[in-house]
Amino acid sequence: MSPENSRTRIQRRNRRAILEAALEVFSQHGFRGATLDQIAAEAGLSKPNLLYYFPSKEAIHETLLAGLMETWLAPLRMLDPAGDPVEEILGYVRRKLVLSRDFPRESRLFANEILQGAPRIKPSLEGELKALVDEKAQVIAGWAANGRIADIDPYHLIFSIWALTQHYADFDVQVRAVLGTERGDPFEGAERYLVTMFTRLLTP
Amino acid sequence: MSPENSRTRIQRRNRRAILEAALEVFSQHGFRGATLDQIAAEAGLSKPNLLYYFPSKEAIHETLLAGLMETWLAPLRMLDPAGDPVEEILGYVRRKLVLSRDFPRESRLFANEILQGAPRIKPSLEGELKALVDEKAQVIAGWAANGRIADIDPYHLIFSIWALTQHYADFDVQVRAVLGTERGDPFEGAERYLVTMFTRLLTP
DNA sequence: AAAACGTTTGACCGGGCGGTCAGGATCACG
DNA sequence: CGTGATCCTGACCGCCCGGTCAAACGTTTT
Repeated sequence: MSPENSRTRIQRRNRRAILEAALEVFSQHGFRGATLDQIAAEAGLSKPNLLYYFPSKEAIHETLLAGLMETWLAPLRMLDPAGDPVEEILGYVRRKLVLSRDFPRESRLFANEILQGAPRIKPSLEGELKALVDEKAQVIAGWAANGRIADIDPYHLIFSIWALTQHYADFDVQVRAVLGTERGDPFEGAERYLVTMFTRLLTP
Repeated sequence: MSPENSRTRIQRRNRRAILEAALEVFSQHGFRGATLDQIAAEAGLSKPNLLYYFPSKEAIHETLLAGLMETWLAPLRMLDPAGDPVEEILGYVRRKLVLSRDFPRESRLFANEILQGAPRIKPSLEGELKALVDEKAQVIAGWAANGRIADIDPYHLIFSIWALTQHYADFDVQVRAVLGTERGDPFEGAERYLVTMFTRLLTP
């Protein structure tokens, strides 16, 4: 019996509402800047009721981060060593950009955690994340060595994909302020630009 | 008589210490997550003494942001329409990367403000920043139209320079966690990578 | 219907928050 | 040295923070 099944309807509904509200607040103000009252108000619950579902502020934050890490790694996991090198990397770029467009709050939550020195997920970064990046970096290095893509540092290539895609979620306000209202959806322009950029960079 | 001259030695020393300490604390925890006690302790002053030099927490934060905006825009201002296009853009990339390496706390302070929706500097973004980017984007668009650089969206080109350089300051912890301790200084690798990337992207 | 269980709340707690204030210490300068 | 301006501090304020608890309210089960 999964923990999801062992909960009543009400529990599922309220836990969802709390995590949704907490995501909104934590992603905007960071852990210390967020307050339980704010989260409770956003979720439409009283503060004591909120603490009936989660034992502490920490616990809510940890639950959010834990769920996030997998979503975060998934697009890189899908990079297929057997696929066409340029298309595989472009696919990864597109998947990350879609994540930024559809889950900007999750991206900002993650950014906040890293900005604060990653006190709660440093082990994950040095463990899971590093392992996965090491693995995929070797795949990319192999492609470069075989001349199937241009010669490039695979680690910084991956960093640049993170930086470029997350920028459109984390710095959304700035991007929109600079582009103004007319110049169309930032994400459409971003996709065209990124495909062009990485194609020129990688094509041997 | 400038305000700098109208202050005593002690005032200059203590205001410096406060702003330095506040930069440390605000850049790590954001505005709401930072506390005056923390800043006072970091600066080696008592809290009431801190409030003798600045009227409020807000005022300290505003002073930091105001000083920051100019430093931030300067590297783009220096982009010379009369220079060699590729070299001009590479120079801009290098200047921004140096800023990330030498002033990571300033970069994180800025990132925190944007993440929170830029409540205090939105006017600056829509005014000064937008104006400067519009101006330089036209310069770059001109270069592209004349075939002196490859055809590219100038706005997203500028965004990509911001994203890539700031990433190494803002996400420093993550970059170092992935690279491990041996693989050398991230910033040296970053410079080589970015020069290669933008050269391939821009050379017609 | 009533026992049993799950859910919600108002009142409350100690502590830390941003900020104030009266007065004491220290300094620059005649 | 004196004295006025500048600098600094301990004690304090009202408020909001994360969290607790007993009691009341709903719902489900028997």
